[in-house]
Amino acid sequence: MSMELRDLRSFVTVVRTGSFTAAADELGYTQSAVSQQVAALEAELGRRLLERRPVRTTAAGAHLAEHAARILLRVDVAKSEVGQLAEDSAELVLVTGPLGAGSVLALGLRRFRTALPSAQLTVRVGGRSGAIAELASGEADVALIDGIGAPSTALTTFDAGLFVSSLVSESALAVILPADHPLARRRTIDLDVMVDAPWVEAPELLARPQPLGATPGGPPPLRYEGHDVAGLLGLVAAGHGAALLPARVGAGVDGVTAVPLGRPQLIHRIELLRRRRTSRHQRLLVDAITGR
Amino acid sequence: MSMELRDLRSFVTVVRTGSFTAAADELGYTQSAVSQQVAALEAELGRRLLERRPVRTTAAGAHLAEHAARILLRVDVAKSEVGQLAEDSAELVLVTGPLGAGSVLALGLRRFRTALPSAQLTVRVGGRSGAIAELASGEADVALIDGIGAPSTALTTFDAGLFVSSLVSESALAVILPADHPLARRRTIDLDVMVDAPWVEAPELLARPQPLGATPGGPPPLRYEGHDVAGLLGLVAAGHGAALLPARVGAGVDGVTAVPLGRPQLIHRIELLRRRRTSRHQRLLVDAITGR
DNA sequence: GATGATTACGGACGCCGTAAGCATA
DNA sequence: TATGCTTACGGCGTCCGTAATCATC
Repeated sequence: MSMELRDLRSFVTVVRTGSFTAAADELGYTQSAVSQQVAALEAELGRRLLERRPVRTTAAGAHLAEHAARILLRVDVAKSEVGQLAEDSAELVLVTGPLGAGSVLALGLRRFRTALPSAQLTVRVGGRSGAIAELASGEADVALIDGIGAPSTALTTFDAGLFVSSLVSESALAVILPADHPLARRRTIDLDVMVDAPWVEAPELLARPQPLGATPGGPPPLRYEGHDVAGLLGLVAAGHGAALLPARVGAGVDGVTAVPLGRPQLIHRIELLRRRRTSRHQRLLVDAITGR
Repeated sequence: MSMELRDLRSFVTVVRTGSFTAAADELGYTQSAVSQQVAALEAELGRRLLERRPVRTTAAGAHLAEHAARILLRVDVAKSEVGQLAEDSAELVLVTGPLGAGSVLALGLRRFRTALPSAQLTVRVGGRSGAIAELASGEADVALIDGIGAPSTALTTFDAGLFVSSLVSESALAVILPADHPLARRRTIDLDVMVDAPWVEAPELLARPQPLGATPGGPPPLRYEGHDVAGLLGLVAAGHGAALLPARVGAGVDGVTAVPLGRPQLIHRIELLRRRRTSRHQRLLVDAITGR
């Protein structure tokens, strides 16, 4: 009758997938089992956590989901940390989002491979949330995560002591427009002039910064769920809306123009995340990528 | 066969109490059950977590205990937060350590009682770790915690988003000596001149700062487990060793002298801790104590 | 009406208690 | 030798799956 991790795991999976059935499939349960687990949570807390059909969190459920996600993340870290204690494997895995895999990484990797040619390194490119989960569970040794933020401000504050992050790079952002867009000739563009303009969202590529909140009233932005920059740039060129990306990835591409962002002063930031307890090989990799 | 909170709770209790039997009593299990729970953890992780007779953590166990304690703390916070959502009780509980209950608190409480005479306020004085647990579980609304640290540096970094802390006061520290001690006439005392001198530890009263590490070789310091300042001062007056306390509590007491601390520059800091989600009454109490 | 969550019910497994075993102070 | 952790074993409770029910798109 007490709250257990099993129930929390099912609950957050339901919240994430938006479906009892999908959560059950993912976790290897039946729909019925997940339903009972969520019901048990609701019974214990004395509050409804989810609205059904469609499945959405209540206020209480949203708070619980937030806590539960952090709890489960730490459980994964604890497991992998205890499991890998005193190991120092030379097989390293680095996970990164699509935008982390650029020149910065290449330089760091060259340094690492020169310093430790015997180590076997795998670079895996995936989504952002998956990268953090892999880092937590020990499937990956380090993760490059990126996002938009104010200069010199860390991207995310994780639970104290869960991960250590180091700055890899901060680079300028640009508003990506069709080449024939009326604003394409500007030297810089402030976000507020774009407030009513259509955007193309690409959450798998780069999380939308807070200032670009959902535009109430206007048409919902187009969602692009691909992991590649080229596809997004194609949509921009075709006139489906503007995009906000690091200036370098939009420069010199046919059909689009990258206009440097004016105000607010936001930058694209790449951070290297690692677990608190690290092996010698892991530290060497981190040092190589961050440049000592 | 999967890791569950029940096992983690038993494990951390064993670690804290140093005994399977004590943990079982505290949790309402039999010794046998706790033994099986810990064994299950060890089996799943594939590592020995505890040495027995005497009970001590292995390296892996120490790491797990650290993670587990944070996990369980967040579980308590999640429960109480979800349970108290949208409630705005006028019955407030403030927990504080012995050193937080002084003049600073009195002033803030007067402000609060003037502003909200109808609210029922309880001030509970207890130990430091207990205060945090009560805050997490919702038994307390706010907690005053104190400790020794560098000026303008927060005392403890909790998991992101678990608690919010506000500075209540920073005050000078003094080395408390018997009145007839050779150093009692000094204007200030640096800690390094005391390195070989005997100390009286009072962990329930004030955690020992890092610079006062265990003096290897020398006699172990006397441990005073009382919660009152007077008892500690009595021991100091009787010549059992020196103590480090806020200057004001040692001033003007018979038999002892409070000599201001020179180097390193450390201060006594009091912070007000509250959960992330707070009710209106809770916020009013926080505002009153911190002085808006 | 189909998809999908809930409820009913039965079986199997897991968890904990009792009791015996064993190691260490 | 006594205290305290571990292991053996059995019963009870819990948890999940099957299947029927209910609700919503």
